[in-house]
Amino acid sequence: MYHPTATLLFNSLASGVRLNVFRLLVKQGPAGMVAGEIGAALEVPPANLSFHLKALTQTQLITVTQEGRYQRYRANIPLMLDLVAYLTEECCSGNPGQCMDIRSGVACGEPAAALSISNQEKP
Amino acid sequence: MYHPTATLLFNSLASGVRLNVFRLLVKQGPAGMVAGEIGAALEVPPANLSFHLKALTQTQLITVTQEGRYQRYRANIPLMLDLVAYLTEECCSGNPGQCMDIRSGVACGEPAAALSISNQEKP
DNA sequence: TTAATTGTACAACAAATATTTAAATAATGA
DNA sequence: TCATTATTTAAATATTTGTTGTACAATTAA
Repeated sequence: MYHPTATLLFNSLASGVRLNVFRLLVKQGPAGMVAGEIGAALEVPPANLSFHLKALTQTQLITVTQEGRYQRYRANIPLMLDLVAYLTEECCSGNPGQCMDIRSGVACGEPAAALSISNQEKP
Repeated sequence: MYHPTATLLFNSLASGVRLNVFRLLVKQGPAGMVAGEIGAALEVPPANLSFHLKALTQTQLITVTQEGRYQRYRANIPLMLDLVAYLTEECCSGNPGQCMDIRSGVACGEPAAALSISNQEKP
């Protein structure tokens, strides 16, 4: 990922409102939510929400599709994961083993439990 | 992770200078770097670098220890991973299977292979 | 002690960002 | 067509942020 892109993406997530919106959409998955539902869930006034939705859309962290008079928003999960990869790549100069001992549990798109399963045992 | 904390952390990473500093320190791992080395590597004037190092230190994304007249900085990897977990948790309402098909490869501090093992077949 | 090095604190200016209110646009259904 | 609902746009204001220059504190070594 290009550095200025990553900066813009982190900037998108640096606002309390936008972070709440994005996490809500991540939780919804492919179903997404229309603007009104998001506003109701997070108690953000329409105009303010629109401002932040526009910002998130411009960075492509969320996508929007029209449904009649509604605008449906969805999280761009692959982009989120690219950003995470950019942040964490080359950990300890490509020797992540140096870092492993200080990591307890990590959720990277799934509950931490599911990951620890893959690290400990398989059902 | 507490929401305001996550906002502060993303804010820390939303500056180009700070993102470069943090990624550089992630790359260095436990060895860390002293302020002068960071400034030389990234070509940031001392006063400006100090400003951003302080911001990163206050959010605990990096730690600082004194070594004689030098200040050695290190990335706080566990906190970084907590933040990643906060961003990505509850993906698709805890049914990450819905998202898996759009995820190609993920570097989350460890090889993507370990993650895909837990995702490919789920009971 | 004196001088050199390293890094931080503070002040000042420039620039960007968030929020609210009010008005505008667009789709729906009686 | 007209009223209603959903959402965006625009304008105004308040708040925050980034950068630079200068001065200062602490450490090291001659």
